Amino acid sequence: MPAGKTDSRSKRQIREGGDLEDTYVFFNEIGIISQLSANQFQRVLPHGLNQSQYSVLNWFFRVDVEATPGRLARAFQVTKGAMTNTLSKLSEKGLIQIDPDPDSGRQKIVRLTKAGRRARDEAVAASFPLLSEFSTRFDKRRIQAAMPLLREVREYLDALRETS
Amino acid sequence: MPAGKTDSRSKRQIREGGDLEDTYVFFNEIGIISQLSANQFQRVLPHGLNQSQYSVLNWFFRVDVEATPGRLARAFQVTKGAMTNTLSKLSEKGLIQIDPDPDSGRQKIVRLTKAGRRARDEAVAASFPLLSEFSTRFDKRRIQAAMPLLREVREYLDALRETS
DNA sequence: GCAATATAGTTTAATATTAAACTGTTTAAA
DNA sequence: TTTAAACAGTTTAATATTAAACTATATTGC
Repeated sequence: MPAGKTDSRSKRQIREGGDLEDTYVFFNEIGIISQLSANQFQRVLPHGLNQSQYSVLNWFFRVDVEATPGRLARAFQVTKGAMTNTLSKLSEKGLIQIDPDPDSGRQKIVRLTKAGRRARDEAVAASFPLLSEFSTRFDKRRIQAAMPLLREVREYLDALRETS
Repeated sequence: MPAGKTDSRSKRQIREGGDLEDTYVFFNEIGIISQLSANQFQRVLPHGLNQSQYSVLNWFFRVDVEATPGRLARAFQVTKGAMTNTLSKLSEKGLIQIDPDPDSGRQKIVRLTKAGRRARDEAVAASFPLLSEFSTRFDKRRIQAAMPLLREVREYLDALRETS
C-alpha cells in the first residue's frame, strides 16, 4: 500500500524529514504509480492471467526459450514456492510445459506451448491501447529522460538487497 | 511481480513494442523499484509493522488527527475489508483507538494512541539511515527533477482509474 | 411515516505471496 | 565409497489483499 495522497499538512511531514523529504516523496510516488499501473495492466490481460503469469510468458520472448523454475524464481526475485505456484497455474491453463530434465533428476525444464505463445501475443495486443494512449499523453523524450535515474535507482536497490 | 531484468534479447521485445517500448520499460523499472524499496523499508520497521500499518500511522501526522475507516480506505485506495484488517492489527498492537462515532451509528472514529505516535516516530527514525544513505548517493536535484513527471503520471493513472 | 435505497463496516472465500520445513538428487570430502 | 553438505523443487502455515455477501444504520421519495 502506498502512503496515500499528500495534502494540506504534508509540509509538516516534510519539515520533520529534513533533507530527506525528496527521497521520501520520490519513493512514495513510485509506489503509487506501481500500484495503479499494475492494476490497469491486470485488467486487460486475457486468459485470466495475472501479472506474474504474464511476466513469465513474456520472459520466454525476452530472454530464453527454456528455463528451470529456479532460474525464473531468481529472475523475478520471488521465492521458489511462489514460482512453483505461478508455474502450476500456467501449466493448468496449458500455456507452458514442464518436463523433467534428462540431465538432472532434481531440475525441471519449463517451456512455452503454442498456446502460451499465442496468449503472450494476445496479452501484448491487449495492453497496446493502454500503452499507446499513455504515449500520446507523455512525450517519449520525457520518459526517456527519466530512465537513467530510474535505472540507477533500481541498480542501487538491487545491490543493497544482495548485500544485506 | 515486476517483469524481470532485461538482458541480451531485450531488443527483440523492444522491436515488437514499436514506439511503445519506452513506456513498457518505464513502468517495468518503476515496478521493480517499488518492490525493492518497499522491501528495504519493511525490514527496518519496528513493532512488527508492515507498510500498510505504517502508512496509516503516518497518515495521522500528514493529514488529520482522526478519521473513519472508510476515509482511510479511500485515501490508500484499498478495499474496506483490507482497511478493517489493517486497523484491527494496529488496534491489537495498541497503536490506534477505534471508537464509535457519537453522531453516526454506522461510522467509527479512529485515532492514534500515545503508543501509536511513538511507534510512528520510531519508524521514521528507523528509516532515517536508509533514506540518508540514499540521498548521499543520489543528488537531491536529480530526484527533484524527476518529480514533475512522476506526479503527472500518477495523476494520469489516478484519473484513469476513476473513469474506468 | 414508511418503504426503498444508499452507506459504513465486517465477514467470508479465494488468491498470491513469504518463510521455513520437507523430499529427493547431486556434489564434495574424508 | 560412504557420508555430509548443498541444491532444486514442493508443501505448509501464515499474512495481506480483493470481491462479494452480509449486517446495521441513515437518507430519500412518496
